[in-house]
Amino acid sequence: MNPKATPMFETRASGQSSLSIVLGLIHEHRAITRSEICSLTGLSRSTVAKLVTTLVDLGFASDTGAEQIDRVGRPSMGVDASKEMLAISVHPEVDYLEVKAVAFNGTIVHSEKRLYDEPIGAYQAVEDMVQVIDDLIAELEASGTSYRILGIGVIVPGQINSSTGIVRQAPHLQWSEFPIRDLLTERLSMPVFVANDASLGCKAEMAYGAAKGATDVVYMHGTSGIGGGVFMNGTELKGFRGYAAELGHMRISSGKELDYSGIQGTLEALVRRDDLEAVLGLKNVSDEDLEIALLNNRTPESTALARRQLEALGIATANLANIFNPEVFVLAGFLRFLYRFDQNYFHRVIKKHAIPAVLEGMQVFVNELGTNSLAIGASELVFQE
Amino acid sequence: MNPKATPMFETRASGQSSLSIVLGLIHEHRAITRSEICSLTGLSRSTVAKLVTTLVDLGFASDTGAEQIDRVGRPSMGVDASKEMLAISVHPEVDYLEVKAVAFNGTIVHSEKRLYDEPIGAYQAVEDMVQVIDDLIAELEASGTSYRILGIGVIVPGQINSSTGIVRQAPHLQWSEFPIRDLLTERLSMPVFVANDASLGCKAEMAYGAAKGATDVVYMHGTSGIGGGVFMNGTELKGFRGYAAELGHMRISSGKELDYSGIQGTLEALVRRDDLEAVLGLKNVSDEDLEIALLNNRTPESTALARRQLEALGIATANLANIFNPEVFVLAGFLRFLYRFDQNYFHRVIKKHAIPAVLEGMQVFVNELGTNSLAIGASELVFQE
DNA sequence: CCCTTATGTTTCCACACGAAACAAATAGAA
DNA sequence: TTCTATTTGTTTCGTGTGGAAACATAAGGG
Repeated sequence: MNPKATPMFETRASGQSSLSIVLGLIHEHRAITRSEICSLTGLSRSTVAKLVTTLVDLGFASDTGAEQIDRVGRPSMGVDASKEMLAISVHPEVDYLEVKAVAFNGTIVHSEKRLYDEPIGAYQAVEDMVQVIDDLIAELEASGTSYRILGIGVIVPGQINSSTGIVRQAPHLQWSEFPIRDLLTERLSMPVFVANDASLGCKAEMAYGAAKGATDVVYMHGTSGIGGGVFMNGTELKGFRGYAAELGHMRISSGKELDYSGIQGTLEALVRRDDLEAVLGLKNVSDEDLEIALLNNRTPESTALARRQLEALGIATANLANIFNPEVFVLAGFLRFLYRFDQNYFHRVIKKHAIPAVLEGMQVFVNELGTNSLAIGASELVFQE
Repeated sequence: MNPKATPMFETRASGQSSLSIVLGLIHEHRAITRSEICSLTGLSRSTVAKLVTTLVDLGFASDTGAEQIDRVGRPSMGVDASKEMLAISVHPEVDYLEVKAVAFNGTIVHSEKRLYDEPIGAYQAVEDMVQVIDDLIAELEASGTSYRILGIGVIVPGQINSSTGIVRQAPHLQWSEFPIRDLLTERLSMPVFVANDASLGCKAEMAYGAAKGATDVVYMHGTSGIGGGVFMNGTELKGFRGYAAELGHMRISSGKELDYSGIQGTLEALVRRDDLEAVLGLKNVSDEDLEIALLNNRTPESTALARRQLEALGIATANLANIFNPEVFVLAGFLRFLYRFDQNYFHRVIKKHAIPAVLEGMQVFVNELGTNSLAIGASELVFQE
């Protein structure tokens, strides 16, 4: 008999088996041929054949006929990612709750948004989530297609411990110490995964957006505050308790401006969406409208403000470049058009404050994915079982 | 036939095989029993037996007799890490060159230091390294013990691309764009590994020092400048080109003080060893002497300066805590006694500037390992083949 | 002197993957 | 049209890693 104790690490530490690597390729490409899998993974044709058939048997993929008819040689057989394996993304925000069903091949099968007039509490939000998801499941079952739901991915706009699934603090929702994962798991009897919104946005941009193919990415998302996501060497920076990448709270100035957490001179205190709206005489407008107003109605006041904010953002970016030496820097939310307001100035600030070595080959992009970015990130969370 | 192409990732992505996991355990514990290996890895007794015998055959370990005779049951057989497998660490500095031979069981077998009156160039340094190492090899061969040298680990006080082995910039040595790894590999026909000094110090503290057992560690080393090393989830933060963790260049103030790279308001510009020496009326003293002077001869001026520096260090630490959410923070070099000068004040500053969540469970330590810390880190580099 | 307990040892066995030989499906040349 | 080169799918077999189970061995305790 074998004691088995509690192993420090898995024997097959493999990170991932060949099976899941192939599954990941199918998921990433949506449609791929067997021979492409061979060359991408280095696995032999015999192995790939076995793996693909087991994946088809499991329902994650479907065999398609022969593909491309332009090259010499026997045409390779195609494999499609399943349209029936689903992940459900759940996104609670201050004034709405959005639920989407994302298929394994990336298509959004269903999307639903419930609006709120006034903020609802955490427990009421869970009630609503369960109700919307139950309705969704019923609807999917009635649709005739034999969908299978693999799990739920919850997008939380706040600090979250991803291993315990407890929301530590979500300032805008006014949730704190809320064990959302356990509550949802209990009510839905389904695997539930929870993550920070910026982290999921970063994940999605890396899989299908601006940072596609990059392994070392720093992502900053500006909504009311500034959230961050960091992936290094392809894996997410989570930190000890899962609260890493709070980039908005970096202190870069000796000034006395306070941010939402009452801390002085931080990035979040210096780069504020509210201030941009105010200088343009706007209030509570959408990102699209604010972008148009900022870029087209340039006044001396708005230019001065945008410059000040760009300088702060540039200093923060330079700091992060020195710290992470990323390959790609992604700016999302209102940072997207703040950057576009004067890219050259932003790059000049970075060049002034960063070490030359870390800027070599570093690229700055704005986010490419639109409204479905977070839902796709949340589905990735589920599909990475 | 199999195309083989260029695989994106290794088939056996396994990170590491069971064999190297067991090897790592033997290395880490210096002496361990077979049954301990079983419970730590979760491997079966039969497998452990096979792996250990192959490691003994390869010369990495030696079987010792039965151990401990106090518990019921058949006593487990011990395994010792080899005393004959060596890594050679090479440490070029402004005024010296230090070469040590570190055995697989962690003992320093040989140590040699060559002093310089004036800085020597990069090429001359390589000449000296080759000469010292050749002498060392001859001496080891003459010693009778059948040593085997596995490789060279070079400790570079500067920015280094660890994948290409090129020193990008070493300000104090005044090296730049210097392909030290290739030059040494050619001259010594042995595997050569190169890494930043702070990164190696961090590695050593994690293996045997203050951060033992921790997986998420931020390390800051103060010499003339401030270098950094970061490990997240047990793996080093290297970044895209390998220049990550330049923590000393983080800008935290709007002030105009310049650091060694001519950047304003950075940590390195605000926390300076030179200034501490100056306020105490000293110049070019050792760390030990400076520590004694600082802690024992407190004047109003030295207290004010130390406080100012501690505040800057605290802000930087808080920023890094927000960014990384580390488990352990290690302060080395002169930061060690700057911290000891007024720990409470330092912790107050951190508490003021960091998010409460990231401070939960975070510990601040000073380095534990002394003079051999870097050599041990460099040997780890070699032994992780 | 047996019994219990913890370990080492040996003999299979399962599984993942690769190599090689063969079959099949294409484009282009004869 | 037929043949050839090329590429891929398929099948068979071998190898290496690791585990389960049965057995052997060395302690302590009654």
